[in-house]
Amino acid sequence: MTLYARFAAHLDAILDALEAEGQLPGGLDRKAVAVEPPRDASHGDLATNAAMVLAKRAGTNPRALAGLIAPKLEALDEVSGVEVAGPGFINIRLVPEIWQEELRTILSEGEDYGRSQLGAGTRVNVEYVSANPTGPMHMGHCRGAVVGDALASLLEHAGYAVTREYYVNDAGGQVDVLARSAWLRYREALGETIEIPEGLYPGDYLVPVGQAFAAEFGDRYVAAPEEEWLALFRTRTVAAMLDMIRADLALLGIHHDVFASEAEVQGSGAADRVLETLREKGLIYQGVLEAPKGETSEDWEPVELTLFRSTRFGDDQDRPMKKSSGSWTYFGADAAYHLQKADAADQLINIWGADHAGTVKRVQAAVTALTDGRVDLDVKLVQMVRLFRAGEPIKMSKRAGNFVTLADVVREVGKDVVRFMMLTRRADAPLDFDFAKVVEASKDNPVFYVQYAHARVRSLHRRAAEAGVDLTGTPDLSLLDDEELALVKLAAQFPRVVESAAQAHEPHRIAFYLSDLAAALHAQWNKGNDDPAKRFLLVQNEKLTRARLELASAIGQIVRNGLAIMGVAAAEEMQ
RNA sequence: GCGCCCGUAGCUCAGUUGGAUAGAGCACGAGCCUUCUAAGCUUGGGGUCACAGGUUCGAAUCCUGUCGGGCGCGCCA
Repeated sequence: MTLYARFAAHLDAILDALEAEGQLPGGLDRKAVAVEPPRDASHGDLATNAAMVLAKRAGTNPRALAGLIAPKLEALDEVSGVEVAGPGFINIRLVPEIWQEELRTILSEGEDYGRSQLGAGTRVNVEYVSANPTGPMHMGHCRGAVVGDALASLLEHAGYAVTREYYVNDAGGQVDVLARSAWLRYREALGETIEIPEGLYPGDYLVPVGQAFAAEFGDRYVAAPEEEWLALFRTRTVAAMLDMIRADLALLGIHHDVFASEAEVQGSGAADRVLETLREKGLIYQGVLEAPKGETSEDWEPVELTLFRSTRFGDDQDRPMKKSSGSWTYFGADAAYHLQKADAADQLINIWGADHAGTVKRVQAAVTALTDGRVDLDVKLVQMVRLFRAGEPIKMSKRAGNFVTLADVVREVGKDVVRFMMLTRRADAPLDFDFAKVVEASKDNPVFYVQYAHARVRSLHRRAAEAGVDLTGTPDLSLLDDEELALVKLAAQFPRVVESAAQAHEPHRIAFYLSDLAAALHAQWNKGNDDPAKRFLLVQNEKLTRARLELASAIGQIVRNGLAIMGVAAAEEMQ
């Protein structure tokens, strides 16, 4: 039980007592009552809004009600002071022993500190990356990959049962294009001089695929009509691309539990069943959509399509499930795919590029319709990464094939830097990534600053060992002063940060929190420059050193736990 | 034309799901630091939270409208 939960319980008991005494009417809704650390540390350790929330319904005013609650809080052993402030906040100060105890808890729970049962085993499916299997991963995919993976890990820490999933778009026209591109490389491998026409994939990552085909098939398909080789080449090439993508993802430490195939969804009859289910619910009809507004396209012709009434669920227009050719639209298969996921989960989360924002509502509509509202789908939209090299933007052109691959970036700056940087902005805000800045050893670089904090703790312990500090016996944490306990208070917020980040589906909050914590540690450390008595390592005062080593260990532990959620390894020392 | 996302310090961005005097880093100003514990430290100025209404004890946060930016807008994926 966290400190905050414990005080929420204390407060609940106090409110019960006030009811019993007849000072407060019974049955008040306490849902909005919160016990939280105040923003401003000068307001104390904990604050509650109880008096403000309940006053009106209790027929009194906030400050009067606060005056009833405060003395009962003050009577608690753990509380050193209570004051009513502002419009009716009740600020609580805790005795130092509480924070000494919390420090011990951090150290004893170790890597489990910050884990929570918030999710209570709720099954969450996080679908992320899902890049088309037509080439290597590039930086455009990278951010979604990291955000999705960190979110999955965050949810696990918060007690959810998480499935990491990748949807393979192996059914559309572009995988045919891929197969044709590979076929050209196959002919090339057999000695032909080829030219890659506009519209096919020019990347030389298909060269080895063509060579493998040449080795396996000889010249069997060189002169054969497309029907004879297309399906074969498609399957094989997609498999090769997926191997490549998996290898790229592994460079970032990302491993999915499930790779779901769009072609399989279509071939299994799942899409047909979904269509029938929706039809039974009266959500399918044959109809003609209106021409798009705004830009007039000349080739638009009214065509009757099989439409899903997504407008019933807030979409702007109904959406086609099937093409006029009779094959499934991407959405048609996607609806079936989402039902497949929903069958094994209580919540769905998709990580998508922001350019897919327009398709969110139709898929949410399908999930709501197909699960009768049982399953919630949250779509996190991830904005672009703008690449720079020492301030100069790097231009990428997909058509020319000169995009920056994920593997290149990881090779240059390392997995940990990439992962951390991808989480230094809210997902839906654009992010600048400068190759020079992200490896800079300075305070301006959050990766460095956080890693440095951890390395500093490690270094401190190495120095302490070298100095022969006696580490036996129980450290006396009562030697820590208010400044030092302030560090513990910040560290103690970690479990709350994990829970709120998990609930908001926002892993970047961990990165921001760690930056704050690192800054606080560095600030405390720097005090030792002006005042040697404040240094962590004081050979002439072993007892105090011992207590401070415990403090440093605890901060290091929190940094490590936070980085673990982000999938970043903590540095033992800086190079 | 419509929908979604966004608009917070000169710049880049946070803001604990509606809390108190809106924060951090850069940049700018002023001191300190010639090594004590590894990449400097301390401190100051800087704001109509795009704008206008509304909801309530209380709004950067929720609702409505306006302005501005990004993305998208029949069968692509």
